[in-house]
Formats: sequence, C-alpha cells, structure tokens
Amino acid sequence: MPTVHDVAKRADVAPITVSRVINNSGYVSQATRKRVEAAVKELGYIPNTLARGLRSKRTNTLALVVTDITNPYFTLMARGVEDVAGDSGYTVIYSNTDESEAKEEKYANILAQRQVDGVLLVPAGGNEKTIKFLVSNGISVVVLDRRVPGVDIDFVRSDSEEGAYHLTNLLIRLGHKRIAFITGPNGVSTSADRLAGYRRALTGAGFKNEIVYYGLYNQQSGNELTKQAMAQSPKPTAIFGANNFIMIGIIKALRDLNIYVPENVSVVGFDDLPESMLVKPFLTVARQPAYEMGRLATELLLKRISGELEEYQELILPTEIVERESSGPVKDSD
Amino acid sequence: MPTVHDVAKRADVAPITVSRVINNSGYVSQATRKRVEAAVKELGYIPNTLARGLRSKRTNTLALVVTDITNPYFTLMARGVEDVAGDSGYTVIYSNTDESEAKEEKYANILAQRQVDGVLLVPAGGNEKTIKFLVSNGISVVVLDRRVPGVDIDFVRSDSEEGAYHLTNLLIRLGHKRIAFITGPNGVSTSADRLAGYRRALTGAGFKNEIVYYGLYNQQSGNELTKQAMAQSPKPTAIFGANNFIMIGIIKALRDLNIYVPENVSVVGFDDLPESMLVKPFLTVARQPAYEMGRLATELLLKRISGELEEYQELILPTEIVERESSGPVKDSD
DNA sequence: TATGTGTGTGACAACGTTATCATATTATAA
DNA sequence: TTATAATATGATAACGTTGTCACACACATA
Repeated sequence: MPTVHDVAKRADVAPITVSRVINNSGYVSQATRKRVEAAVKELGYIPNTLARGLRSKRTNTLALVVTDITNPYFTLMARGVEDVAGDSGYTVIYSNTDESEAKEEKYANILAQRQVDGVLLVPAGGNEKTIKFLVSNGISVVVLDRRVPGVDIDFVRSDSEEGAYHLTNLLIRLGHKRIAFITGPNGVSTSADRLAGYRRALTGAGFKNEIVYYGLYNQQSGNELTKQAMAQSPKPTAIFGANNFIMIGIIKALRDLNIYVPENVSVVGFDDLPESMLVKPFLTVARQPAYEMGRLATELLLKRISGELEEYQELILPTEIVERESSGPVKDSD
Repeated sequence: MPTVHDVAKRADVAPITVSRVINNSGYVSQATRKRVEAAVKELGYIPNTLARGLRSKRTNTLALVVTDITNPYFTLMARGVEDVAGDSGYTVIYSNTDESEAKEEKYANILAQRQVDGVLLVPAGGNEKTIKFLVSNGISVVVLDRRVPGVDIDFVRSDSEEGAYHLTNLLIRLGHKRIAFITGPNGVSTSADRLAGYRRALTGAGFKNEIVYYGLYNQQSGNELTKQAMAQSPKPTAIFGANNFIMIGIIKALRDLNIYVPENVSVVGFDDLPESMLVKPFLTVARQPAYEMGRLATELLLKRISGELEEYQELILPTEIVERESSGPVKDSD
C-alpha cells in the first residue's frame, strides 16, 4: 500500500504537502496540487483513516444506537441520519441494544474505543450512565426518541403526549368508552408520555376507567396483553397500542379470538408501518416524523461536534394522525 | 484520556505488559495481571482502536455492502452477519448501494480507507471491479447473494434457479398455463437464475409461451409491469415476482385493477416478508435462508481473514417453498 | 524604505499502540 | 549437572498521518 511518503516522493514534495492537497487545507499552488493529484492517481494512494484519526483526533464517524434497527420506525430514522452524515463525509455505525442497559454500556465502550466523534442515542433505560460515560470520554451525544431527566444534553423526539391525546380523542369521538392502553416498559419515557396523553383525553371526556397494560415494545407482548384485556368483562371496545409492533400483536390476537377490526374493536397506535412492505395500509396511527428526527438530530450533533452550539437544545416534533380502517364507531350495544 | 503509559506507570510495569494483559497475549504472571487490571479499572482506561489498528494492521471491522438494507431479506441477513461478527469481537459497518455501481465503488474506497478486515458484498452489477479493488488492497471479500463470473473469490448464495423452478411448477400443477415472470435488472445474476428456473419448468411442461418483464427490484417496477402484463390479451392467470418488493407491487396493481388474488390471478415470488410486520402472511414464496446465509458468509469471511482457508468456497443454500393463499387453482374458463 | 500580510513549502515530532528482539529467571529433560 | 524449554518482562522502533512551528518570497501599505 502506498503512503503519503510514496506520493510525496513521486510528486517531489514533502509528505505534509500531500496531506494539504488531499485535505484541501492550507496553501498549495496550482502546479503542486496537480503534481500531487497525478501521483495519487498513479500510485492508487488511499489515505489511512486510522493514522489520520490517531493524529487529528477526529474519525468522521458517528454512531446510531437504537433498541431495534429492524423496527421500521428506527430504520427510517437511520435513513435520515445516514443522509445527513453522508453529505458531511461522516460514516455511521449502527448498534442495537434490544432495550438492554447492559448492551448499551457494552456498545458505548466499543464506540469510545473506536473514537467516534458523536453518538445518536436512543437510551435503553432511564439511566444517564451511558450518556455521562460518553461525554466524559469527549464524545458528543444527542438523545433521540426518549427523555432522560436531569441530564444536560441535546434532545430530539416527537410529542408522544400530544399524539396519544389526539389518538385517544379520536376514539372517544367515535363513541368508545372502554379504551384499553397497551404499552411498553414502565421505565421508558415514551411509555409514560403516551400514557399521559391517553389519560388527559380520558379525563377531558370525564372518563374514570383507564385500562392500562405494561409490557414490551414487541408483537408478542401486544398479543398476550390483548388476550388478557379481552378476557375482562366488560370487554374494551377499542385498544391503543403504544407502538407499531404492539399494534400488530393486538390485531393478531383479535383475529385469533375471532374479533373483527374495526367492527367489534377499534385499534389505534403509534408509529406507522412502511408502505413498501404492506399490501394495504390499514392501521390508524400517530405517525412520528422518524426521517426528519434522524436528520435534525444529526444536524444538531454535527453542530455540537464542531462547537458552534452554546446551549443544549430540545427539539420536540409533532406527530401526524393518520386515520385508516382500523378505527370505527363503537357498536350501539356498547 | 488515560493511555497504556498511564496504566503502565500506575501498575509499575512497561506499556507492553499492559498491552499483553488487555489482549490476553504472551506471558503475564497472575500477580502482574491483577495489578494491571486494577490500574485499568481505576483510571477508566479505554484502548484506542485507531492506534491499535495502525500498528497491528487489524481493525476487527467487517463491512456488509448490500443494495438496500431496508429490504427485510437483507435486514435478516444483516442479523446473521452481526451475530457471528459480534461473537468474534468484530464490529460491522453497513452500506447501501441502491444497485448503483458508482456508489459501490465509492463505498469500497471508504472501506479501504477505514482498513476494514473484510467485506461481505452483494455486488450491484456483474462487475468484478470492486472485488478486485478490495482484494488488491488486502481486504478479504465474500460475495453474497449473487454470482460474478470469472472471479476467484468466496461465494454464498441460495439456489435461485431451483427455487424458481419449484415455484413455477407449483403454478403449473395448479393448472396455470399463462404465467408471467416479472423480474429485476437484466444484468443481475439472481434475475437470470430465477428466469432460468422459470424457463426450465415451462419447458418441462411443454409450454412455449414465456412472458418475461425485466425491471427493477422494487415495488413501483412490479406495479407498472403488472399493469403492462394485464393489458395483454389473453391475460396471464398467474404472476411470478422475482423478489418481495416486486410481489407487493404486483398485488397492489392487481387490486387497482379490481383483480382478485388468488381467485382471478395467482401470485408467487421470491423472498418472504417479516412476520413481525404483517397482520397476516398471505404470499406463496420461495424463502431464502437469509439469516443462515449471513451467518455462513461471515464465518467463511473470518476464516478467510485468519488464513485458515485454502481454496475458494462456493456455498449454495436451498430455498424453501412456503405455500400460502396467494396461489390457487386456475379458473376453469382459463 | 520599512513593515505587514498573504501565499507556499517543509522539518520535526507526536498521536497510542504493538511487533520484534532481547534479557532474565525458573522449570524440565537429558 | 548441564542443556533446553517455558515463563516473565522490558527497550526500542514503527505503523501513517497531521499539528505546530519555521522560513521564504511576493506584494501591498504606510
């Protein structure tokens, strides 16, 4: 492999001049630049990012740490991240925590070893440990999707409370009075915020009977909790799933129970599913602007890295209610 | 940030001994190891992978280059890669080429700069340029999913020809005689192989009327070509989509045309869709063992990197035919 | 004419780690 | 008892790049 030295020798300049040419920094005359560029091409020179990073303290690498990259919500977010990062010459490393703080810490350690310039983090728990660890190792952090109380850092998320409020109100307007809320882990802020929105809507309508099930943000959990909910008497006439996978679990459970949606039970929830994978979109949802969140968070992170930012930011984006077939008026008998 | 030197000073040893402890290499006495480990902990020492890689020539990084990581086929493959890589202490970088050779070359260059130890490549075109470039830069390569003729390298893919043959035969057994084949780009080997399987089945049944449409491996292309196909007279009674996104395009086009599946037209194709995202699996498919392919390819790559392999391997895994509701017997009138 | 500013180039050292070679001690085999 | 191997530790240099400082020249300004 040729190095700057080889290129320098061939172009009859000092290595540092080669560096200036490939980094487009400092002063280099047109003639010299041409000679160096020719030498680079002739030798097939490829700069070594390890040596670069070691010396310059910048790796042009970001990390996106999410709970589950196969969730289309995070996949779309990743696209937003990738697009902004790529345009600025950054490479992105992805990691999955599966909602485990242990995994999160493990990855944080790896990212520190790799000297990434910044991390976009969807925190697995409410724990601030990872954030502090990264920051103390000189790595900029933007927290995505979730709140972490009492930490001075940049945040980007959508308005879970407001989205859940509107979604619940939609059900109430359709005449539903017994609305079950099936959500994720108790300690995760999105769970709490969506629950708060659901509660605000119920309270606003004068309802006192909240029906809440905590579980995990996955299909199986949604499935099991739906069966629990539908075993009660009287049954709920509508179910709110706190994320997309939970919603699918709900729909499948209802089908197993021979309960039609929306004729017998309405279903709504958070996060859309990708049109590219569906024959027909069916679910009424509060859609989070995942791509935009990824974009904004990355732009924020890059500014933070370059030091152009003073105060910490907290960006909260609105959700969009998309009404489809899974929600309908309550049956008269209910 | 503390370095090996700081740790060494604190543990009263030479830096190289610290290196031996954290790498578990060479001889270190129990007592010394304990002291070093204590010092590492006390100082919060984190090894710098840049320096490590620069000196040792190994970065413990692999890259997975696919055409579209949002395709669940590749997402599942990525999981297989990640699992094996993670277990062996490797980090994985992901890149999307969107079937563009230009992007592929761009990423190959970035990966070379980053000194990755190996690349798992789904080649965008039939071009061997990228492969040769990587190999010439000392990077091991395993080619996934597609053939590239005339290149000495490791291959892992599934048996497209055989899968397409069985799928087509399934339609023939159901009485279909006019079977349209909607596929991806002409130059991509999976297109060619699946077409070959389709042809072999037709020939075996004595049919002469192949109906083939080339396009892209996406929903829109599947959609448009289906409308073309259904504008012919006589219409096909079954359509074979060469991948999952094409299939979804087919289904949507048929719905737009008020054609029922499978009552009026049967639909089959390659690649399954993730159960986690579907309310109800519906499509009859040849399922490729994507996770297993990812696993095997990564194991192969790691062996190739460590030099324990002599001859180049070519692993071809069988597909699994999953019969569901989208395929049914042809109507009598046809 | 003296001074300052923009331009162009290079020498040197350092980033943090580990490969390589060297040395010393202890255990084992001949 | 001597030779040989296994164990334990360290000194030195090198990986490939760029930050920092230095120097030289051209031109403009006071």
